[in-house]
Amino acid sequence: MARRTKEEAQETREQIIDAAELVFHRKGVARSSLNDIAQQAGVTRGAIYWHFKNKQDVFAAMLERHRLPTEALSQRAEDPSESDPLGRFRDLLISVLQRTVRDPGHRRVFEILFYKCEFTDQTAPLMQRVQESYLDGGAKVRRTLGNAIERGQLPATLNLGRAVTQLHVQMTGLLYTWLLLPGSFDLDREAADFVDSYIATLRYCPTIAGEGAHTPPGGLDP
Amino acid sequence: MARRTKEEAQETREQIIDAAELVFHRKGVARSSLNDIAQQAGVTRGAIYWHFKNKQDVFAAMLERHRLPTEALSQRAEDPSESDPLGRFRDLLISVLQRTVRDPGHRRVFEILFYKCEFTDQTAPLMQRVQESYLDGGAKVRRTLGNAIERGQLPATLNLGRAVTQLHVQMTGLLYTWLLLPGSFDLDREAADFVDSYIATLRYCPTIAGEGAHTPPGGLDP
DNA sequence: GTATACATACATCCAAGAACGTATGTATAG
DNA sequence: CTATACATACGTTCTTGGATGTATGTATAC
Repeated sequence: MARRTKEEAQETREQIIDAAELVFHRKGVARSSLNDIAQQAGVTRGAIYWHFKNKQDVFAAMLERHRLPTEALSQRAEDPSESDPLGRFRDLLISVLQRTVRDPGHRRVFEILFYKCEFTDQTAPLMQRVQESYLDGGAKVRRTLGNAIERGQLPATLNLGRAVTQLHVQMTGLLYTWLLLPGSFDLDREAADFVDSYIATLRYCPTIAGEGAHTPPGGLDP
Repeated sequence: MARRTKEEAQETREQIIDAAELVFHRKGVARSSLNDIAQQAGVTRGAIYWHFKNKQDVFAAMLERHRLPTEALSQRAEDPSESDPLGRFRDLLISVLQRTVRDPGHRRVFEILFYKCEFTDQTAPLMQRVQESYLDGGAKVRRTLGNAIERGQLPATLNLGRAVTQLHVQMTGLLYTWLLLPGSFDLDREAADFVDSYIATLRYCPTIAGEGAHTPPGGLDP
């Protein structure tokens, strides 16, 4: 085998990333050798070194390929002209959760990120990428919740910072917990309930919604 | 150097675990060699192989040393004769969060578990250990919440299974998120607020507290 | 009390394999 | 013809597990 067309070369690159995803998921990133990935992809290490600098570069490419479709989703919710921003937001959150359950590739990448890779000084740029992803997401969420307040869907006294933090907590916690023990609850079926529970917290929990706003009759403190 | 007393040997063992904790945290578990750990501990690899079977055994010992004090804490809350089980429970949760912020060793172990180790088929027993830890914790929480219902501190209609899941989600999410971006919020100061927010959810959120119980005047659905 | 016998607690040394990065070969697309 | 898209071959570096050496603690016999 030798030189192929540009399209075929691009295909090879994708195959390598596919293979890396499978091998990383099976053996963990550290214990996966480039030879393992090459074998899984049906090429030799030479091909990998042609397309990528090293294993970390393959890993980064895998994350990048996964990040783009996810970020595209979040664009819809933060449109200021959307008349039901909270509804769009709710749909988005539910779809992320259900997609993780239903799409094996999506799920694999999350499992790799949570359980099958190590972030160290060596992989600092990757850690930064994940952190930026969190911060970017936080900014988007902040805008979306701001729109929801404008439309009267959330109390004006909402503690935005805490609402964003609590969203990260809830989504990260849900995915981490379910991926650890997929049998402990039915995430696909209960996704909407968990999201609605979060939204209810934004409206009625005094430490997030703001003191005095919409407090239920019984009071909230012990 | 040669044979030392039993006490000194035990000290050496602890030093090795201390060293492993530091090295694992600095380089990640996979990239840490037994030589790295030995150097950090001021011994040779021979000493490590005397006390432990291999690197994974060191890792397991590190987790074990960390698990015991944490489990001891949770015993207090689930005593049926406790008159304020929910209060004890609240104290426990807050202390776990604040301990993670304040105790560097505690924090290091969590950071290693979340970000600096890989769970694979190879390390299946460790993964199982973590899973069992979750399940055991869930059972304890279930008993504690049951006591709180007995005492009228939580609604009798409480969906216990979801309450336990939501607790795992909340605590795991909080620790994971804060350890990823310690600057994004002040966990030490806000720990009580987050815990109270969770408890409020148990009381007033219809998808967890049970339909119809304590629903605030505005209703909860969009 | 002390000599003996053995277990303990390491240090040192060695052989083997794995994985990496690079250098080089090669056939084909452009 | 030349750059491309790989395959192949090679040398080097780490790490591991175990084998071996050794000096001391400790229990027992006398």
